[in-house]
Amino acid sequence: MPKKTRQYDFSLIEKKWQKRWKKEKTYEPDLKNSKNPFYNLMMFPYPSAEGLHVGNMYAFTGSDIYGRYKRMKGFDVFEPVGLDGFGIHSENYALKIGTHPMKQSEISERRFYEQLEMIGNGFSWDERVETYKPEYYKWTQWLFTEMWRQGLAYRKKQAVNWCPSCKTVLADEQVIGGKCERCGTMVIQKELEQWFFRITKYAEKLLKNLETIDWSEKVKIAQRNWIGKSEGAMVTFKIKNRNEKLEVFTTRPETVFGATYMVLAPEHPLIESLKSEIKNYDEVRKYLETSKKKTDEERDKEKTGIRLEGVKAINPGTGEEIPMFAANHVLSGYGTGAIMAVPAHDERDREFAEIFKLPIQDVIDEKGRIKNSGKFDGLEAEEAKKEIIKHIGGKFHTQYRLRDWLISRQRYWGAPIPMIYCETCVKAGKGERKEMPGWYAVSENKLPVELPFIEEFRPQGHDQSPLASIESFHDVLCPACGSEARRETDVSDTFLDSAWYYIGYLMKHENWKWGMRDKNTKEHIKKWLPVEMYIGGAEHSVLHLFYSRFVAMVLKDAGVLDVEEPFTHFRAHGLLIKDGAKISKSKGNIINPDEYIKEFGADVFRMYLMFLAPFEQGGDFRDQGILGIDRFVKRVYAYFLRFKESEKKPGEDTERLLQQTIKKVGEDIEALKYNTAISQLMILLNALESEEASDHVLNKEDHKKIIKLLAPFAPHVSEELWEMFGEYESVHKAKWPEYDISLMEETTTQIIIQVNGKHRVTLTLEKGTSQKQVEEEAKKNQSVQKTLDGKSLKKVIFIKDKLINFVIQ
RNA sequence: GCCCAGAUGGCGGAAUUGGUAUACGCGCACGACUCAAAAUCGUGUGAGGAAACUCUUGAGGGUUCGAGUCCCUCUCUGGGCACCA
Repeated sequence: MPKKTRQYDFSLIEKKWQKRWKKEKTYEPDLKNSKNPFYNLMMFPYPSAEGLHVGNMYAFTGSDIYGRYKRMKGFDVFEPVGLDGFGIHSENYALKIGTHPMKQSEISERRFYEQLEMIGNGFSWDERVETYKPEYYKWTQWLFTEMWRQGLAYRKKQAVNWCPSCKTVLADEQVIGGKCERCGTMVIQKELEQWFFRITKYAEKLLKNLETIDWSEKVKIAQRNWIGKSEGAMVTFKIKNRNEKLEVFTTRPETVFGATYMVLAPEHPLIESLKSEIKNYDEVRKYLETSKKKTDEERDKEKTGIRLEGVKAINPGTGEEIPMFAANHVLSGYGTGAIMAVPAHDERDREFAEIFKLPIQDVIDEKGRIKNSGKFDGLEAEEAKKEIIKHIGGKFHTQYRLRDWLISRQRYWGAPIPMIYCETCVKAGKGERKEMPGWYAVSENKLPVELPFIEEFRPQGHDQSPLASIESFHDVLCPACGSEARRETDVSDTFLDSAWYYIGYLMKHENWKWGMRDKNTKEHIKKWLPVEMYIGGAEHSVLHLFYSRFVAMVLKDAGVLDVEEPFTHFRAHGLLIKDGAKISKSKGNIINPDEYIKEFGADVFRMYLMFLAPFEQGGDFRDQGILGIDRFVKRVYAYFLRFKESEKKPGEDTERLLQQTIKKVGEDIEALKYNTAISQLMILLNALESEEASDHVLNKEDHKKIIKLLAPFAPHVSEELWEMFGEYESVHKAKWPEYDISLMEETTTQIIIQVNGKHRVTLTLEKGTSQKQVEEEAKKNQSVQKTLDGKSLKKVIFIKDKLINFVIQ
């Protein structure tokens, strides 16, 4: 790390102001009576690693600058923070260092809040929440029971993702490229009964509402792709000599005459029911068994499959008998788990057909018209779609790629799923929901179901949470019949904790006195939601940001929220890079924010992070670069220290530059272009320093404006300067300066003189100079004269106050 | 394979509607201060050329009076999805 270049005592100044802000509750808005609320949210960190990551600080600083700016623009900014401390990530960390998660959470909490204080953000401290506190997870559990009540939580046995290292199931969204989102281990498939949330019910709304919210486009695209809507048709194929049918989903029903074979996923139930018909069943079974064991990656390589000898399907278009196959490239979880294969018009079907030497029937000509399809020949594809579906008795169908959210985890460190299962009720056919006899949700007045302290908290690996071996936890009485019953022992996915934390902050304000449905909570919700600006990482595109939208929609339907979309604006910040790689421990390029803050101060460090590149792009962290900001802050401080009121008048240029700076800094903050806002402040300082030697100087009021412009970026030093300028109320509550257009206007303008589009000279002329005069002036110039000399002038392009271009032969 | 973002000096990056390419900062060089160094301050800094001037925004083509910016083709880098029928 480079060494700082200055002796001004930032540590004293920073501590002084952090203490005073906290004491005076500078950043606590009046949640109840606010007239102009602005909810400025940042993604709360999970305290798993050794401390606050520089990536956290990067994100938080960017969000804080925006919040501070909005506060100065007159909004009551609510900028809360908390800890997302429940879940596998924190538990894995506790396991690694050999501390109990309950103990570790206390240690991490202290450490994180200390660090969060040091970075100098305008946090609303009073409302901080921790997801692992019973008063918080009471409402995580309540949310689960609400899902249950709305018929959105259900249990189902199916092949699910299982991480062998974390020893738990995972949701589809938490499998990144076939690997566990937390530990990077290859995920395998296991057939298990698990709890799911019916997020697919909201698929269309989740998709459609994307058009109504202002989010970083790449996040919207990721969500759109994840939902994966396709329009097509369901088509039924009869099985020859059997009563059975096979339904398939296709996006191209018009090609049904070209379907020359069928393929079933290995898990498809029809294979089992056709068992007696399939002549090579032993062989088939062997194929199914090996393919089920294979991981997705192994399945990837080459197309394999096996013919179901002796069974045939009937093509509903041609009436022809076509062969059937089982193959693992057909996924059981999408559509009906079976396809009609049209090798002439689908690349994958062709590849498979070539391996198995199957016929290829072309049904669309070069002009996109139907052929070889009987009476439909000659129709355009779109029209044929309708006609053919009608003819074969299919029906239009919209299919989504999205699958339900697998919510249970076989781990310890999470919110216990608040459900009870009663065998006695099952026998009697009783239960809260008909389709799930024996299951009861824990009622609100019995929440939270507290997570007990247990010594043996390690994941067990036999498909059950460690809580399954704690009798005192799982032995309960049935809430309906009073017989001995069993509590659910799985915990819920961490992403459920974080899906509603922005409401948690509002509830914490009243110290959890009021429930989610209480009218006092509702008032806060009504006043403060939706979140006006949410800044965070794009890696949460189809995780937290997706789940949160779903949960908000459910809460809207439950009458808790008035809005469907919790975050009207979301901006994804970029990634910090160092030495050409993403910052990570394995790359050995870790940046410890504490060390930099200790050496340079929070103001300098946060300003450097914002200066190195556009915030939404992310940037390249270079140690040496911080010296530039270090010098700048030092020069600012020294300059203001030197300032004395005097009779001197400001220079016109400097006055204009100040107005331009006010305009640019404000606009750049709005656009999150903090790097160019900072450059502009540097340009201004450079000008001010050169003016010191002249007879001109800006007055005190103008200097105060400059302190305000600096305040969002360097909150401590600007507060100190503000006080030095005789102010008592915090600069962060001062009114953002306005710029005066009349002071920005110049009487002269720079006119670019081009010949054939090539820049020759620049002339400074009066604004509004006519084309004729500009031409004359330009022709006086030697360089221009020389190039024009002896050539015939073809054309002159003139743009007033800007440019003249002589086009010559 | 598909989708998204990007490629500009030695480096991080600027550049409104298509109109002075390289703002701001780092680094470097020289100078001042100093016994000296660091820090600080000043000057310079895209390439070639003595200069006039020429060339220069990943490569190639196009549109235009004029292209870093618009269009087409390609290369590379980063990120996401990945047999989704």
